[in-house]
Amino acid sequence: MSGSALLERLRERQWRITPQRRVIAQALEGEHVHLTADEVLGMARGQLPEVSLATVYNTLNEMVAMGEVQQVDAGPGPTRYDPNVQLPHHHLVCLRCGELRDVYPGGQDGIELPRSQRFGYQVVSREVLFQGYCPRCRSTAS
Amino acid sequence: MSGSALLERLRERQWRITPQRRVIAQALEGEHVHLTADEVLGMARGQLPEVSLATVYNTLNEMVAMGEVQQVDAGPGPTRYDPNVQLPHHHLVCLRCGELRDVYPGGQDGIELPRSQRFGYQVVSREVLFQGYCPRCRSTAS
DNA sequence: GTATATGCAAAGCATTTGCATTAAA
DNA sequence: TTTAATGCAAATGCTTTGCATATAC
Repeated sequence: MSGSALLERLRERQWRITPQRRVIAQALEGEHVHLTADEVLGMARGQLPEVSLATVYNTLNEMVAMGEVQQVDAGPGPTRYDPNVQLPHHHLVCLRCGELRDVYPGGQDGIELPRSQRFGYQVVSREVLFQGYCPRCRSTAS
Repeated sequence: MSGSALLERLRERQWRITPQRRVIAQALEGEHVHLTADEVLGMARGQLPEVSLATVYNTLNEMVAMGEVQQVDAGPGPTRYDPNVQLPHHHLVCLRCGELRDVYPGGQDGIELPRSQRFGYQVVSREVLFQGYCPRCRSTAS
């Protein structure tokens, strides 16, 4: 793992770095990170109390538009943000508690849509979401 | 294709059939149907003007809970509802206009998560979403 | 007859937006 | 200095909920 991969990448893009953007990017550092906007706000405020939720949303949306962060909608509840865009991966979500994990497909990293099923679309990405029950939820009374 | 597959299935489940539920189920009949709650409301009102949006939502949620309708969240905008739960399939969405299609994976119908990547989860389903640009949007000035 | 569905209107969340202020480059 | 980001608060859009009334079985 690298010290500050996301922030580095943003710098390389000549992105204007403000204190707010820095703490937001730092909140997203790491692996298996899937925070909601509110959670990002909480972490960012730990470093910089005056950050606003609007700025968190604006910033996350820009990072998504740049392709540096991936938006993950896995069922009900707020969108989560995943900074792990370097390594292609899929997601595994618990239908009961919502816990979300990155998973790495075995072998050839996944599905290709046959030309006959593309209907003239130019396919640019794909998302795979596995749904199930995590160990904790499997063992807990329903 | 069958005349009224969804409604039949609901009857078989001993589901209480009201005029509202009937017209809502009828709105969802067919293939390549991916309506939003509002669109379902519009169609249902064509047959029964006094249907309410709350009932549409309640009814769709129940159908989803029964597994007779699949909820599809493909990007921004309202959730869409897909009655095609008999044949396993994936979705292909246009990132510009939102058009959504059913696609059928070739060969072995898709991805299996290797045990080493299941992390103790009991996997019950998976969703695959291909994203791209439809023919119309590809040829239109951005 | 009784349990359940409906409609309405209000509430709930997540997210976006307008605009005056502030700060980065 | 100039262009762009911020914070606030209000607005938006989708979805859910409470409750009195109506209805399927």
